[in-house]
Amino acid sequence: MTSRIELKCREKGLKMTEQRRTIAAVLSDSTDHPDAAAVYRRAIVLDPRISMATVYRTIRLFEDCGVLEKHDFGDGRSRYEETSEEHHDHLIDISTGTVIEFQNDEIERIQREVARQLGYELVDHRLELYGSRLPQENEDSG
Amino acid sequence: MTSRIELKCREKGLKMTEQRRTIAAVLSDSTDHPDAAAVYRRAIVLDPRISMATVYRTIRLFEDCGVLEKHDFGDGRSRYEETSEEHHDHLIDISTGTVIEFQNDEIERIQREVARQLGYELVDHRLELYGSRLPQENEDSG
DNA sequence: TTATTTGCAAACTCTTTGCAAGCAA
DNA sequence: TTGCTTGCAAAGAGTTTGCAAATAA
Repeated sequence: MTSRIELKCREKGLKMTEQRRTIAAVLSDSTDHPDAAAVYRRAIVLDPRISMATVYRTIRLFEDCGVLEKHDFGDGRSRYEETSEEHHDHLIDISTGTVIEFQNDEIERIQREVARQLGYELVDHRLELYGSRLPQENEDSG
Repeated sequence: MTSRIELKCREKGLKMTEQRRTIAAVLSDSTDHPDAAAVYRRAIVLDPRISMATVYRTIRLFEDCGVLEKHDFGDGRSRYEETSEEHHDHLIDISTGTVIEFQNDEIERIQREVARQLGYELVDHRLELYGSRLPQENEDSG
């Protein structure tokens, strides 16, 4: 019953309360990119004692110690996902809001290059593609 | 005394009040990416009658008719810039907040390609690079 | 004239915080 | 035990909105 995120937190020496364990579990089990309200909704199912304030405080804590990443897909609230080994960017389906993750080394490379040409070292970036589903074709499914 | 944005608005048949003309002028003259509060501050210098509510309503109006673009650089408030012919992306200096605009056709191309491979038509995208200034070198200045 | 637009203040959404009570180590 | 964490409710930031007065066309 120890979630992936809980393990990472323990490794970092964080004090683990029941609330934190629950929120860690919710986030470890999420395959989407929930906002704070969604995390709260999922958490109170497991433990009704949890408050919204604790969700926000815990999310911030997890973010600060690097086990959680914050994203902003432009709808006014922040969304979160467990930090993964592999960097990836996001494609958002504009009609359903579905978020698809992808990787592209070439884009990463050109970004660094562009930054350097402008006299900067690339520290971070944010790439989001917004798209609408194409009619079915012979594409790699997945 | 007719700003670029005012002209575009007239072409689109918008009713032009003094407040709208003033806000249009402020935005046409801005070379940075002001948030609503900054637009308000600059506007009341030209016409103290303008209210924050009108700034927000006008910004929204301009956005809806396509003469203004909204950006979110992750600091909690929206920033705006006049819509330009040429698409560009942004590099944000993480120590000063300075925003540098750039274009890169290769990135644009790969983005469309990535989207298509995932079964989507690219409708929009958002690319922001966050960087820190490199020590001076022999770079193209500008 | 008349449908739109404005200023004001109140409301709203998302997020943060002060404080006393509760709990992990 | 004791300092960190929690729940609650109130406060904050940024943005939107209802309403009566003002105004562009």
